[in-house]
Formats: sequence, C-alpha cells, structure tokens
Amino acid sequence: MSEPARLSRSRTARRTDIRRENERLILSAAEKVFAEAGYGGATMQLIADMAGLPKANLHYYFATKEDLYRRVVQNIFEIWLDAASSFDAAADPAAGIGAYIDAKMDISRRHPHGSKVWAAEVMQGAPVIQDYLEGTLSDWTNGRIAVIERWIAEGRMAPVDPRHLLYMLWATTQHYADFGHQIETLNAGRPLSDAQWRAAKDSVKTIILRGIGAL
Amino acid sequence: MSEPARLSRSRTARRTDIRRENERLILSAAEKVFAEAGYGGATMQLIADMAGLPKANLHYYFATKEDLYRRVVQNIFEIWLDAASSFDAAADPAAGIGAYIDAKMDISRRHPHGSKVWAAEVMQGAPVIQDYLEGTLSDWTNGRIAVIERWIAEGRMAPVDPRHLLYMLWATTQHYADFGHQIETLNAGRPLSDAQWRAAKDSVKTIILRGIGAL
DNA sequence: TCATTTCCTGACCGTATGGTCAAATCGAAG
DNA sequence: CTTCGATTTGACCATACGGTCAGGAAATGA
Repeated sequence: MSEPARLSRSRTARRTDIRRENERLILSAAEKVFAEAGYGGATMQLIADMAGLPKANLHYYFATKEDLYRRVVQNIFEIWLDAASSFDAAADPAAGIGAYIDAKMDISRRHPHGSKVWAAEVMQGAPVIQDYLEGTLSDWTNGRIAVIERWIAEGRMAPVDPRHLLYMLWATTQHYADFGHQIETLNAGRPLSDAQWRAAKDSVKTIILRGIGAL
Repeated sequence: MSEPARLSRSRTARRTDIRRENERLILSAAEKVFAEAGYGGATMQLIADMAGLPKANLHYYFATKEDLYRRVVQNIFEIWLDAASSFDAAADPAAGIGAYIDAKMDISRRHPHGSKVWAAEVMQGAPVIQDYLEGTLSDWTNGRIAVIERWIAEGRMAPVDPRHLLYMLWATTQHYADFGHQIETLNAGRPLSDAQWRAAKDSVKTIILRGIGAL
C-alpha cells in the first residue's frame, strides 16, 4: 500500500515468481513422495495433494511424471557435486577427506529424501541418469583418484586403493540418509540429536582417517 | 531308468516338489523384479513372465503381491542374519570383524537383488519389516555392541562407538550390492572380476580394521 | 479499457494393474 | 479305471493411473 517501489517490483516479477514458486513447491513434494514410495509407487495425485495443487496443475509445469522425476534427480546430483568441492580445497588428506565427510554427512541430514531418490535410481540401474554416471561422476572420480594417489606418493597417507576409499566414503555418509529409518529405529525410535550427529561424524572421520593412516 | 528307488522317491515327492519348485521359481523371479523396479514398479505380469508362468498361477501360490513381497524380504533377512554368526565365532576383533566383512561382501556379490530389495524397503520406512527392525535386528545389534565394548575394555581395539562401527560395516559392504551398477559403470562398464572383489574385500578390511586399531 | 498471454482446474479418456473365477488338466491312491 | 484333491490357466472385472483438454480466471502491457 505504501511501498510503490516494492509493489512495482513485485508486479513485474509476479509472473516468473508464480512459476518459480510453484515449481519449487512441486519439486519439493515430488522429492518426498519419490523417496517414500519409489518412482513406480509414486503417483501424480499424491504429489499434487502434498503440494496442495490440483493434479492437472502439475502437468502444466511438468509435462510428464518422468520429466518431474528427472528434475528431482538432477537437483540432487547438483547438491551432491557441490559437496565435492570441499575435497579439493585442502592439501592434506586429513583436512580434505575430513571436510568431505562433514559435507556429505550434512547433506545426509539436510536432504535425506534426495539421497534416497538417488540411491533408488542407481539401484535400479540408473535408467535416467546413466549419462551422469558415465560423464560428470566418472570425471570427478578420476580427478579425486589422482589427488589421493598424489597424497599416497607424498607419504601423507597409507597406500590404499583410492576407488575403494571413495566407495567407503560414499557408502558410509549416505547410509545415514538412506538407512535413516533403521538408524532411528535402533536409536529408540528417535531421530539423531545434534550431539548424536556430531558423534556420528566424529566416529566416521576417526575410523576412516586412522584407517588410511592420515591421523 | 535303472534306479527304482529314486523313481519311487521322486514319485511320492512329486506333489510337494511341484509346489516347492514353483515357489522357488516365483520367489527368484520376484526378487529380481522387485530389485529392478521397486515394489510399486513391479507388476505381477512381469514377475510371471520372468518365471515363465501365467499370472494367475502366481496368485495360486501367493495370494497377493504384498504376500509375495513379504516372503522375498523375509528370505533376504534370513540370509543376512546367517552372516551375522561369523561375528560371534572369533574372540579377536580382527578375526571377528574381518570374517563378518568377508561374509557380507560375499552376500553382496551373490545376492545383489536381495540386498537391493532390503535397502529399498528400509529407505521407504520399512512398512513391511518394521517388526524385524525392532525385534531381531535390534537384539542382534545390542548383542554385538556388547561384544565390541568388551573388546574395547580388553584393550583389543581402539575405543570407537560400536553403533557407528556397525553402521559403517553395513553401509560399506552392502554398498557393493546396492550401488553395484555405479561401481560397474566406474569400472569401465564391466562387473568386478574375482581379483577385483578380493581387492575390494582387502581394502575394506584393511581400512576398517586399522581404523579401529585392531591391526 | 481492451487484448493477449499465462495460469488454473474439473471432467474426461484409454490403458494397465491386482485380483477373481470357473472350467480344464494332472497326479496319486484305491 | 475311477475318484478326488491339487494344479493350471484364459477370460474377465473393478479400480487407479498418467495424461488430455476445453474453457474460465488472473495477470500484464498498450
């Protein structure tokens, strides 16, 4: 009423805002439903209900269920790749791998649905993101293998197979998202507290870093 | 032709043999289809085709899709529990945990489908096997925690949180089944060879056992 | 104000799915 | 051979699903 600048700004931005906001809403609901029901078990109606929109509206923003799914998986992969940068920053294996574990554990806590969708996609043979595996992921992996091999050559850590070290990092950190329900059940039915998450990160870092002789 | 004893045995056992054989056939097909498509994506028709039986025949042996699924998950859980016994046999953490890693890695190689079905079930909140998690698995876990704590008290290994050690063991070993497709893709598209599986087991055992100060 | 584009949605459609059933076939015992 | 229960299966059904569409509402620019 009294902010002409704001009003005009919001007016000009209204159209794209509506689209952006609704896409965000739908993607968020879709991520949860795909994680909890799998691609085959998820229905557009369920996603629509969770987003609070009519089903036909979903198809206005995303042509098909597969398009929507693809976007969800892509979002996850980008988040996943962001954490990878923490690996490069450090020159020391303890710092680099430690930061990487921290970053991936944080993602497991903050994006458990996304992690599950990714896991299910890979488990079913990556029908949608095979090109990511062969492209971006393969390149990133080879780059990190080179870094680890250099650390080994410099005597900064024990001579372990870099591939299997990476697999262990991925497996262990993502386990806290993908098997979060099992962990919660074994934790008296309660989600891990802040302190318990810190303890989990410490445990993982301690065992792995000592395991590769970087402590 | 020349074994009357065998003939008569096979004749009297024919009825139950038919049932047993068909159930085995269906369960095997179901395990694969559930792993590759998820519960929601799997169809009775697909399972029937893979088993080489008409769909109606499946419903003769298993009343509903959910019944069939439940049986598949139960089978996996039993295999999974068998490996657990390797933990108890040894008095030494290196031997006990080493044998457990070997056993679970072997299961990942021999029963990748089952491992995936289990993972998907847990990821979706264990709607079917929640009672197993709260019962058998919880009991087993507490028992093993006690063993690990005793090892720590005896100074046989470093003082790590037993829970997180167990999670790491589960995560890492099952990763080779659940993310087998990703590992294969990063292995030039080829499944791990015998030698590569040995290397994987060695890497996992070396890092973890050194990580817990048991080497 | 009016024209134009974007957004919204109830109603609808073809298809695929889990499950049923009755009739046919098979195997074993008397 | 006859009998009777176990097994097999094509045909069928109700439902739920992904997707479509026409027509209306809302927003924007002139």
